Parts: sequence; C-alpha cells; structure tokens
Amino acid sequence: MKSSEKKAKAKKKVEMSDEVLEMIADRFRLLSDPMRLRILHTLGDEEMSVTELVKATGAGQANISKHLSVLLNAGVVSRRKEGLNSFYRVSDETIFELCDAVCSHLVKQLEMRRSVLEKLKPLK
Amino acid sequence: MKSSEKKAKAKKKVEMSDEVLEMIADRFRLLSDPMRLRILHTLGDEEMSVTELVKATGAGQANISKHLSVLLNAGVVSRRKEGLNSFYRVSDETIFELCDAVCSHLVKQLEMRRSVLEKLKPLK
DNA sequence: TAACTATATTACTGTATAGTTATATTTGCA
DNA sequence: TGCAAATATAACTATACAGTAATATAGTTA
Repeated sequence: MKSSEKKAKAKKKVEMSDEVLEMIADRFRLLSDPMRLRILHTLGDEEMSVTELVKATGAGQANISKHLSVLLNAGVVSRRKEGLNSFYRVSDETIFELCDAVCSHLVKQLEMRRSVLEKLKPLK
Repeated sequence: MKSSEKKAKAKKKVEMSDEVLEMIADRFRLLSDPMRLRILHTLGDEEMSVTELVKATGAGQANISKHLSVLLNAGVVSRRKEGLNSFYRVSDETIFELCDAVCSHLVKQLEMRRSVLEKLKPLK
C-alpha cells in the first residue's frame, strides 16, 4: 500500500497519455459536425451514392464528398466504386451506439426541464 | 403502404431537424478536445479545485478555468465555491459511458490491426 | 487598510476546418 | 474521338476555438 494512502476516496486512475486522449478526441470530433451526422443518419443501413446523398441532404456535392472522405479515412464508412458512381455505407455501427446514447441523454435532459416547468405552472 | 414501396430495404428513418443534429454535435464537440478529456479523466469521481487541476494536468490556470466554464455551462460538471476556491466535480456520469465506448472501440481496432500484422509476419 | 491568493474574464494570436467555387479525373456513351 | 455525368480535389474564405498573457474580481490574512 503505497500510492493509495492519500485521500482514501479517489479510485486509482489509469494513466492516460496525450496520444490516447488525442485519439479519443479525434473520434468525438468526427461526430461533432451536424452535416456529418446528417450524412450518417441518412445512410442508416443503406448503401447510397454521392448524388443520392446530395439530393437527400440538400448540401453541395463538394461538401458531401469532402465529408465522406473524412468519414472514409476514419473507417466509419466504406466505399464501393461502380462505373461513374461511388456507393458509401456505414461500416462502423458503433457510431450509432454513441449517437443513441447522446440522443437519449438529450431526451432525458429535456424531460427534466419540462417537469421543472410543469411544477412552476401552478405559481402563475 | 405508401412510402415503404421504394426499395423495401430501407428502414423508415426518423426525421432529424437541424436543431437536433446541432444539439447532438454540440455534445460530441464538448468531448472532442484532449484537454477537456484530461480534465474529466483527472476529476473522475473526485471533487477538485482549479489549482489542483492545474497541478495535476500541467496546463495553464486560465486555460483550465476556460475549459471548466465550458463544461459547467454544458452541465457536465458542477461547481461549489468555498472561500477563495472553486471545487468542481463531474455531475453527468453519462459522459464516461461515451468515453468508455470510444475507448473499447479503439482497443478493438488496434487489436484487429495487430492481428493482421501478426499474420503477415511469416511472410517476411 | 494593504498585500496576497485563487479564480474568472478579456483580448489577442494562431490553427483548424466547414462551406464554396472552380477544376481535374474518371467513366459511359453518341 | 468528343461530350456528358459523377466524383474527387485544390484553392480560397470565413468562422470557431484552443492557448496564453494580462487584468479584474473576490476572499484571506497580516
């Protein structure tokens, strides 16, 4: 017992190198853009061409292509080329788990705020 | 059966407004910075003052304070003032679930790469 | 009251990146 | 071969933001 006699409360923490933190941050940064989230949500479990995504999202073609290349580079989507078309699909489903977790947290948060407002109502 | 006779494959997607996507992106953006991740990881389940966090992380005081105010504003940490000190603690544990999910994904990803390299070894 | 300490805030700088326009590249077709 | 379509890329602009230095604010102590 050497390092655990400081405060008795703190759990021993795993050392986190800057490199690991940077990798985790990179992963979150991937999902920190509304347009990329829109693309991923639009794809769902489907395979879609760039043109289809452009139409579905209303964004510019260059913009969509750029975001897709970011996602492709990160291994979140995969690409299948066929003639003139490039078809993309989500190859890393764990992305959706993260999004779902954030979504349900937001819902919970909004519900809490609503219930607080509800309690204030009678005071009007 | 009207909108479901297009491709038969696509699940009906929930409409996603720009506002909702922006909120989700905001949440991910919070975690897309290595220094904020370092602060959250350093805090863990402890309560710490700004000075303690400055010492533990090696970052500048102004920088730590700014990140803490971002996290406070987002409801991820809470603040307790006592005399000259401000004590912060993580108030939203769901943050750690997200981090854990990303971490285990990274581990899985690295293991996959390692096993690929392992198979290539005999070819040397 | 004056000096000191902890924290917050402001102003500034540099960097990263989202969106856009224009262009390059590749493939299919007349 | 030449044109058209789909996609990718390069160059540019504007914006956001992380880090820092300086300063403000508030509490503590001599």
